[in-house]
Amino acid sequence: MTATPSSDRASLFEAIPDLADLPEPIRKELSQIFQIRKIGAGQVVADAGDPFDMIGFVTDGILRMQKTLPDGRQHVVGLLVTGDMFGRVFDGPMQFAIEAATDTTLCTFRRGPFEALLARSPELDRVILIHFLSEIDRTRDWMIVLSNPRVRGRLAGFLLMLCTRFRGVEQLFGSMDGRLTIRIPISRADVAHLLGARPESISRAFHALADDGLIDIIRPDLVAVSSIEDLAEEAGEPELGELISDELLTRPDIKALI
Amino acid sequence: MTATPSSDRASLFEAIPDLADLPEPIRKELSQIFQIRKIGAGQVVADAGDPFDMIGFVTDGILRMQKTLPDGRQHVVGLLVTGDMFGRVFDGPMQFAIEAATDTTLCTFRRGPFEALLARSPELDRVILIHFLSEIDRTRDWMIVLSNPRVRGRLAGFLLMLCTRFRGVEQLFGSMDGRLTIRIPISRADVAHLLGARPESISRAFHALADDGLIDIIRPDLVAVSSIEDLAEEAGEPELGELISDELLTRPDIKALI
DNA sequence: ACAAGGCATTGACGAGGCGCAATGAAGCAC
DNA sequence: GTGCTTCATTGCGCCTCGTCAATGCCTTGT
Repeated sequence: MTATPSSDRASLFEAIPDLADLPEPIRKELSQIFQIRKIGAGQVVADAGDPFDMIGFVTDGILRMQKTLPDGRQHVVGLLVTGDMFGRVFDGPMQFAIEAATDTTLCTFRRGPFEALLARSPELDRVILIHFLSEIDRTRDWMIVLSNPRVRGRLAGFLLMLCTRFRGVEQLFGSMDGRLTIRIPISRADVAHLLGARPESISRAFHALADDGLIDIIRPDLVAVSSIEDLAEEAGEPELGELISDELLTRPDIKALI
Repeated sequence: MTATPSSDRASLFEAIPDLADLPEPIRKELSQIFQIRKIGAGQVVADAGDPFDMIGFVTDGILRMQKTLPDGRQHVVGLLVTGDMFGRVFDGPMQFAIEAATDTTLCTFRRGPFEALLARSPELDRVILIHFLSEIDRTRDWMIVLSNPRVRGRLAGFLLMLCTRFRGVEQLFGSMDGRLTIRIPISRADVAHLLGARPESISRAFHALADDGLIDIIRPDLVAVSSIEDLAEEAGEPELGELISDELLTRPDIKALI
């Protein structure tokens, strides 16, 4: 076990505020047993079915969670961004593969020491528990987006999810000419799989939203949102639009992407 | 706090095997603080946004988790059956409403005492943690079903979910003339919302599957599955069919419904 | 019994999305 | 640079599914 540079230690607690709130002794123990891993875009962190003896936190970058179908295609079931956790504590193997969508920095723990620490620290245990609860809610939010009967509506919901869920993640989110910009961290094909559609339909839906003035497609992976409210309307969640709009457009810390 | 009849106590541990595996002192403490609630079909157990000061386990019956959309429609995001847990520990309000789909028996704990017990018992804590992990995986499985581009495929996946997920729940599952029968615990409209389609499309998809000989529609809420493998094929998960088929058809304890 | 309401089903029609194929556009190896 | 690969986009035919409407069944209340 090599010594952990203090800069790396800081990055863990910066990236995961919940952990930063823990008492100092726990933080110290955590920082003694974690390791930093740098992952290049496209690299596989864990395969479905792996015993995968790790617990990981994302400190920078974006990863895909995906299921490999019998015919070899990959099916995205979610994204991991800064602050997210992955891996399994106590029980079985991974159900889904994890692959880096961008260059990524992970903070990993070996399962044994981490579980031992969990057992000693009710505070840490509680943080982890609450984390999983939020994860369940988020996944159900995905379900609601997916259950929109129209591709346009699902895409609008997807963009809104990126706004709310990935708010504050620089790589995904910024502003431009006073409008929000969203970075789409996965390919059209992956969006299509995620939203239950074909890449062609997704492409058409993007341009349909653009033609109607709801978004501007700056690059295939970068869109500017002209009207969050209209987007929310399109997604079938009109109340969400005002919420996001009110909260985000007043934030001073949103920086331009590009 | 009234004394808990021993029959009720037994039902809790019968319904939730994970809890039965706990050490006797914990089981005793649990049984001292829980209450049995009988809920009639259609009754609301909790509304979204409620503080809802309860943790609940389902000992009998089926409940819907649903989100109320601004226009008043209800959107089903999942089902709860015997053995399932609901409610939030430690943090915020309910994100989704819970409503009984059939007459239901719940076993509930007040949040305070339950959390206190959680804090005292790492074993219980671990059971709950693992429970949430499986819940996340199940919700992601729903996502995969929902991301099937065709209504027929989504419906096939839905039926398979009922087979795997609700295996062993008498009310949902049985056999008839040597074939599996599945009870569909929600209306066509609810299935439609859940699967991102219209009730008419769901109805047509049911009868399309029936015309192709994959299922028989005995009643609107009861179907017999002729070929699990074909159903899995239709759902795009051919490997799942053999798994279920092998495991279920050999079980002696599957009883006929109706 | 009768009416009334809810739900499943069926029909007809048209928009929307899939499938295939072709064309651009961008990155990478050499 | 050239060729190659990967990805996004566009066109077009066909099938699916959303939409509106009507029918029938079952349950409930009176």
